[in-house]
Formats: sequence, structure tokens, C-alpha cells
Amino acid sequence: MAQKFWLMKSEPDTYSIDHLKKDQTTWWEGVRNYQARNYMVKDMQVGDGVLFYHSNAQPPGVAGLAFVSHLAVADNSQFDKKSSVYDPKATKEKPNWFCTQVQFKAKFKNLISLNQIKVDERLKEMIVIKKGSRLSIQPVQKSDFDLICGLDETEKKKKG
DNA sequence: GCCAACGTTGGC
DNA sequence: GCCAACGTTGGC
Repeated sequence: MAQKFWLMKSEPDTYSIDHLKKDQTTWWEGVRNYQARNYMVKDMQVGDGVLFYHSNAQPPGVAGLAFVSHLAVADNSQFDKKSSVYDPKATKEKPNWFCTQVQFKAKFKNLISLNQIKVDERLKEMIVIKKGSRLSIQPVQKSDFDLICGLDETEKKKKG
């Protein structure tokens, strides 16, 4: 199956690209949105590219790169009564929520800010800039993924 | 902290 | 099945 590309949001106060760099891999637990869940369960494949996005950040934007390192499994946080994302309706036999594993690839030298994406005419199709878009896991076109990777390279060159 | 946009819940 | 009420997301 062809490699796909994703944007995955995380609040850096909770889990930033630096956390992922330290951990190297993490289970993407806590997603409680059906559309986002379905992308993980049905569409994500090992090796898919991930733009690691910092939401609720100053500024918000793409902080680095990761890739899918394991297919979706049951999200254990749904069974944890002490968790803020506990789901009383879920059972071990019939889990409601799933998560893929994500592995660190790179931290951008300079964060590609949401505003930078907004003003770039070439990136106008990206879901993340659509008004009211709250989807925490979104598909990304390969061309957009490559372009954003390239923007980081450009920054590196400018600095010499 | 504000609030617009969105998703979910539940009464009817 | 409709839709008002509510809770959450996330930029600003």
C-alpha cells in the first residue's frame, strides 16, 4: 500500500516534539474523536509520514517529523478510571478507542507556523488552515508534506 | 480569558 | 430524526 501522510496535533505543554525526541516512540493515546480514530484504525500504515503539530502553542505550527511505527491497538487510557479520557462504556472485550504508535524522525530547526502555512498560496488546501477545523488527526497531501519539509531545509540554508 | 466552530448527548 | 443544550478545541 502506498505511503500516506498525516498531520497530528499535540499540545506541547502536554506532549511536545521534544518529549517524542526523548521517548523516540509513543502510543498516540487520548484521541476521543471518531473521525480521527477512524483514520488511525482504517487508513494508517506503518511507515506513513507524520507532521507533528503543536496546538494551543505560541505560535502554533508544525514542530517536526515523525512516522507511524505500529498499527492501531486498543488505547489503554480508555480503561483507566483516573484518566481524564476514561470511557465508562468501553470494555477490554469491546474497546471503543484505538491508537497507533508514532516514532520520532526530526525536530525542525524552525517551527513552521500556522501563519506561515496560511499565507503560502501553495498550501491553501491543507485542512489545518480551514476555518473551524478541530480535527486532531488529518490526512495531508504528499506535495504539502514535501513542501513543508522543504521549508525547514530552506531555513537551515538561510542560517548558513 | 474570550469565543467561534464543532461534535455529542438526550429529550421529544 | 430533529435540534437545543452542553462540552471541547484551539486560535487569538
